Amino acid sequence: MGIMTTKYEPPPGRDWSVLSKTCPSRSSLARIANKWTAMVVTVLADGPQRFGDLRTVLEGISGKVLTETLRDLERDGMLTRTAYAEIPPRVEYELTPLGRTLIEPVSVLVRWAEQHIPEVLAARDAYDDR
Amino acid sequence: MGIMTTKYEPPPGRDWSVLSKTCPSRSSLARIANKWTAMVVTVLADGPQRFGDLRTVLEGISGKVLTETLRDLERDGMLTRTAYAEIPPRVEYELTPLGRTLIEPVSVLVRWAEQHIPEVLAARDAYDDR
DNA sequence: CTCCAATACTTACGATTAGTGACCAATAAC
DNA sequence: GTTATTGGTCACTAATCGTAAGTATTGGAG
Repeated sequence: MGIMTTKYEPPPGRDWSVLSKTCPSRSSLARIANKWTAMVVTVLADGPQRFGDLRTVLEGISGKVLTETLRDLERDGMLTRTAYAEIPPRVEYELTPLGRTLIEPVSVLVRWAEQHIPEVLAARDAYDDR
Repeated sequence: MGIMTTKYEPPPGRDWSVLSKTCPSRSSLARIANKWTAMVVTVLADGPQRFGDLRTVLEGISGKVLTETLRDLERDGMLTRTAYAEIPPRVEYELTPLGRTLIEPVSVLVRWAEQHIPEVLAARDAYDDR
């Protein structure tokens, strides 16, 4: 356990809520409500992937940002990192059971973004023309 | 219409996907996969709210960031801003029909964050202790 | 032996964004 | 005149994002 063990209980009288500044779910929300996280989970939903493959399929992500995203997701227990002692190195990332429970929430969000392109772009045009 | 009217069609042979660097859904995903956006949508799901009330209930958000978040959501057609010519001023924000379609995706994400607090915190402790 | 390729990172740096605290405008109540 | 109220803006600092270059390892080409 860490030096300071965190209590998992809400303040008396009410449940935890992301609206509460001190609720641990806030940092979780910040982690999962993130475009790269959503994209990584989307790709890993199909099975384990190597670092380089992730980088290729997540068009536009840099190595540094991908590394950081994966590390944070690993820390929060959403994926595992497996390094094989080969040359050149091979590292595989795979969703944990906890990470797999994220597939549905994330896919709902991604589907929304993909399905509402026309409305959003039209709204933007209208706003910018005022 | 804007000076440059955007085409809403995917490249030939494949559908739009958030994984594509040039897909418009990417900017939408970046907008909605955001903690403040998720929290604003959560609160406005219950009906229109004034700026100050939003600021109070979204514990910890600064005025500047709330203004920016609301402006961006307004631009993307997800909410409306109504200013009443009173002293002191009163401004109300309300989800549009498009914005209301976001309630479900966002609430799924928020629920995930609130329900998986113990697993995430335990994973973090374990990771930090290695 | 030297040079290069391959992979998964690091590191240094500049750019972008988030967040803070002070200030403003208008008026009604005191 | 002074104060309180509300929804901002502005200037500034801190944090984060993203880019380009470098590192380590070793098998293979020449």
